[in-house]
Amino acid sequence: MPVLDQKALAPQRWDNLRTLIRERGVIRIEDLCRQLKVSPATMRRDLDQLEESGAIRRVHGGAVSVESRLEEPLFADKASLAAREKRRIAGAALTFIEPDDTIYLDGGSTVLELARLLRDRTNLTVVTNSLRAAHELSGRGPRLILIGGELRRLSQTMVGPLTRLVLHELHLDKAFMGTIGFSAKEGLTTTDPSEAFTKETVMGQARQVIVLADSSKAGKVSFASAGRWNNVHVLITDKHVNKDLSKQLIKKGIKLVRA
Amino acid sequence: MPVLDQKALAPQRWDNLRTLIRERGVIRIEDLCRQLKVSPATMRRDLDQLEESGAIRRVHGGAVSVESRLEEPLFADKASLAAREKRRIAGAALTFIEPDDTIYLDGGSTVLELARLLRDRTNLTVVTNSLRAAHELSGRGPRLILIGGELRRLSQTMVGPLTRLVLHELHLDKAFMGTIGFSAKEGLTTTDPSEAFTKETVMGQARQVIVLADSSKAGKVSFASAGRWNNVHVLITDKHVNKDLSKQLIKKGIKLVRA
DNA sequence: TCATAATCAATCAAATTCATTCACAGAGGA
DNA sequence: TCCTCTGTGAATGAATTTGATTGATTATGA
Repeated sequence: MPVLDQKALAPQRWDNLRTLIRERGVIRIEDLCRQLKVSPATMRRDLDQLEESGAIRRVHGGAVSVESRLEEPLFADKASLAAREKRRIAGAALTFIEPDDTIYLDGGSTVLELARLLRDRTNLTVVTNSLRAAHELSGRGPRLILIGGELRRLSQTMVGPLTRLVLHELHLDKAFMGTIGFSAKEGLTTTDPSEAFTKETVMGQARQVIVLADSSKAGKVSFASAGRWNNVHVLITDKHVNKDLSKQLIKKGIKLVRA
Repeated sequence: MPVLDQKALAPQRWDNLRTLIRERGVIRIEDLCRQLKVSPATMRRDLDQLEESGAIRRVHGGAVSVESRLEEPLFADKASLAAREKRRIAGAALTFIEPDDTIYLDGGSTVLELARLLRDRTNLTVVTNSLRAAHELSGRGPRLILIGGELRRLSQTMVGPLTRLVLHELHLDKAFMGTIGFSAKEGLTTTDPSEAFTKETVMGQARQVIVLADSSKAGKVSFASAGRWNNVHVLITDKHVNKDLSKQLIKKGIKLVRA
C-alpha cells in the first residue's frame, strides 16, 4: 500500500479505504486515520458512506469487510442487542404454562429461551418444529414431539406442506410463536412462505396463540404474511414498544404483556 | 493468527474464539482469557453472544463447540467401542448411494457415521427420524427432511404412530437401517415397540432396504420385532460375522457385504 | 446430605469510541 | 468582491465497551 504524502481527494480515499479493509479483513479507525492522514471525524464519515453502499460493516472501534469470515450477520448482532429482553419475555411466557399442557414452540431465539426454561419440567408435552428447541430438550425435560417437514437451514426449523400432517393430528393448548416482524396493520410477517405456511397451520390448530417478540420487531413488515391478529390472543413484548402500537393492538382484542 | 499487541476488535476476538473452541472441543474460560487477553467478564459476554448465534454452547466453567457432542457420554462410549468397524461399514454403504437419490437414515451409531460422510453431498435428499443425523447435517449438506413423531430419548429418534404420516407421503429410493440385533430366524429386533413400528413402516416404504450392523449385533434377539428378512435387500456388516449365519442369510436372498 | 470452592450474573466506574454541532477553508458562480 | 456549497477538523456530551466488585448460584467432594 502506497503511503500518501499528499492529501487525497475523497473518491481516491474511498478506493484506498476499500482496499485496505478488504485486505486486512478488519481494521481499527485509529490505524486508518494514520494511513490515510485524515481526522477520525472524517474517517467515520467515510466509513458511514461505505457502509451505506454495503461494501463494509462498521463495528465499535473500526470496520470489517463484508467478505471476511469475521462478518457473521446471521444471528449475532441482532440477538446480542436484545438477549436480555428475550430472556425476560420468555420468563413472562412461563406464567401461561399450566401442568399437563400441550404446548407448541415455534422457531426463533426468543422462543428458544422459553425452551431453555422448560428443561426441568416433565408434566408437559412440547410440540415443536424447531431443531434448536428440540436439541435443547433432547436430553431431559418434557415429552417432546417433533413435527416433520423439510429443514430450512437458515432458521433451523421444519417447514412446508409436510408439517401439516402431524399438526392436524394434534391438539395444542397453547402455541408460543416467534416472528420476524409485527405491525398493527399487517399482523405477523416472516421472510419465507414455507415458514409462514407452517406458522398459520399451527395458529389454526391451537386453542391459545401467544406471540413472543421483542420491541425490535415492532413495526417491521417482512415478505410473507404469517398470521393476522384475530388469530392471536396474547403478545408478550418488552417495555420499549411504541405506545401508539400498543393501543391499536389492545383495541384489536390482543392481551398485551410488557415483560 | 496475527500477533498484535494492539487491542483486538470484538469481531476479531469472536473469530479467534470460534476457532479455538472448534479446535479444542471444550475449553475453560480461564484459558480463553489468557489466550485472548481479556477479563473473565468480557469473555463471558463474548461467549453469551456466540451462544446466541449458535456457534458454541456454554457450560459451567467454559464452552463447548456445537459439533463435539460431549453431552451424551452414554452414546459416546458406545460409538467408540466399534468405531472403526462402524466407519468401514458406513463407507461401504456410500457405494449404494447414487446422485439425486432420496435416502432414509435410521437411528443408531453406524448409520450416524454414514450421515457424517454425506455432509458435502448436495445432490441428495435425506429423510430421517434421527435427531443426531439431522444435527450432523443441519449446517450444510443434502436436502433434509425430518419425519415427525415422539422423541425417544434413549435413541434420540422420532418414533411411534405419528411417524407414519410423513413417511406415507414420501418415496424412498434406499433406506439405511440400524438395529439392536439380527438373527437368521427372528430377523431384525429392537428394544422398543414404537421404534420397531417406525422401522417397519420405513421398510415397507423403501424400494431398497440396506441394513448396517456390525458383527456384535449378530445373533442378538431383542424384545420387539422390527422387520423380517424378506423385506431386507442388503446387509452390510464386518468380516467377523459368523460363516454359518452368512450362508443362511445368503440363502434367504440377502446380498451380504463384509466391509 | 452438607460444606467448600469455583463460577456466574449484575452492577458500577473508567476508558474508549461515537455522533453531533460548530467553525473554518477553499472552490466555483454571480 | 461576495456568497454559497462542500469537505474538513475540533469540541462536546452521549453511548458503548471493558474490567473490577459484589452477592448469588452452581459444581464437587467428603
